[in-house]
Amino acid sequence: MNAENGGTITLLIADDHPVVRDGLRGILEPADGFTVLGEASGGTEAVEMTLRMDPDVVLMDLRMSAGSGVEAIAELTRRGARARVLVLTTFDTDSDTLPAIEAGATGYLLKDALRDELFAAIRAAAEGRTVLSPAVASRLVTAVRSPAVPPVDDTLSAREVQVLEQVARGASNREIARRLFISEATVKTHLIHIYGKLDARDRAAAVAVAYQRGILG
Amino acid sequence: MNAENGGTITLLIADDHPVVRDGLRGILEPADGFTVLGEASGGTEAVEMTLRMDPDVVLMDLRMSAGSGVEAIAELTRRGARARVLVLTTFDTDSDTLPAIEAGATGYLLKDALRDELFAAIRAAAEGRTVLSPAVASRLVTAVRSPAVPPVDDTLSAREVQVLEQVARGASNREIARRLFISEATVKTHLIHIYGKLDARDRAAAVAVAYQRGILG
DNA sequence: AGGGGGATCAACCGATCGGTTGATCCCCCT
DNA sequence: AGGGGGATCAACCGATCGGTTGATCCCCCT
Repeated sequence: MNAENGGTITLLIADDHPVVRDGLRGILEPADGFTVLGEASGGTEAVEMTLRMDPDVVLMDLRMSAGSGVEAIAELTRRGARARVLVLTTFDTDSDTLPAIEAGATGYLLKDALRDELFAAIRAAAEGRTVLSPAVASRLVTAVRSPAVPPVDDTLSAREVQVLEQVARGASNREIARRLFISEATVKTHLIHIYGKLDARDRAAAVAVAYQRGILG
Repeated sequence: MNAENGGTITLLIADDHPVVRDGLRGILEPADGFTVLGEASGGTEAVEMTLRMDPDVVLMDLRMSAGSGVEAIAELTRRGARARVLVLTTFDTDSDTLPAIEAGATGYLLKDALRDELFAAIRAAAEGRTVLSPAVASRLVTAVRSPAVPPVDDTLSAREVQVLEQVARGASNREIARRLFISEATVKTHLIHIYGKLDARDRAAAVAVAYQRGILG
């Protein structure tokens, strides 16, 4: 963290809005312990400047016209840049929150953060500590608790419905295979998918759920 | 069949209606080969006279006031009487048809039978051959084809419904046993009864039928 | 007093099921 | 060009199921 350079933390500001860049520089330059090495107006430029100037921390906006923030972060990670990236955005509901963190961002802060919060976050990021705004933190926890959260598709495919119809008639897997001109292995595969989609433990429960949902009957 | 007694068939007429008795006697006496030994007006009397007079054939009405025809037939069978019993009734839908045959009647004829049909039936009965009116014959066949025909009770017992509810939830036999505080053997017994009543081959089919009949859901 | 039905239980056994692993092929979207 | 989803298949295996036989107990009706 370049602590040997007078104990100051070197920074790069990456944001495509001049007003924001100026605002950040205006806040950081007068403060003790921060040195702004430069400003980038796009992702691509941010990568180039970071590699060249080697700042301790990059303050990165995610929505930029010339190269997205997430791609820039990923590129820096890939290149093994020493700089920590602290994401600074307007929205905490941004769909890029998780991708940014996955790409390698050390922290994620909202632009409406208080001055002292910003200072603390930059120092934390410089030390490699993760800093997240409360809203982002809770979203992260939720995302981790229900991994991937692919909004599980409940809908049975046409083939699965055909299999289930046979099951409701009391057909064995072998009979279903014969009637649908497929192998028993395939029938079993369909059934396991059906159990998963209907949250059923066996064919009897699957038939019950199917009737309750109007899939059968 | 007393063939040695001049080749004639000896008869006893048992009917509580004098008019019927006279009518039968009037038909049979003039005919060749028949000898009416006597007339009885009730079941009890018919048994007593048959045992005493030993006719070849007894023409028996089923509905008599003094001792029913079916009981008289059963009594004669029990006593090992040589006489064949030819039932002669008004109704071919009589609920006593089958009981009469089961009791030992050799033939069953309607009173509106033609004269020649009656003669043929008596001769057949005298030889021990079964003679049935067409309607009675078809009823017999039906009865034999669907033995006992106990109008199968489709209704699931309360316990069976409880078991089926568990099945619909995906419970295994073991789980059902635990939840209902019975053994797995009992669960299986209930299930087999359920399959029979619902005409289902397995638990899945049973659940389907139950939903269609409104037993579940 | 006997018969039928419901509920209960045991023991046995072949058949089927549910789950797992690993794979191929095709289609569609990005 | 790669990824995801649907459909297809094989092989393996422990668990469960369905069926059979035989039995007991209780209640209700005749």
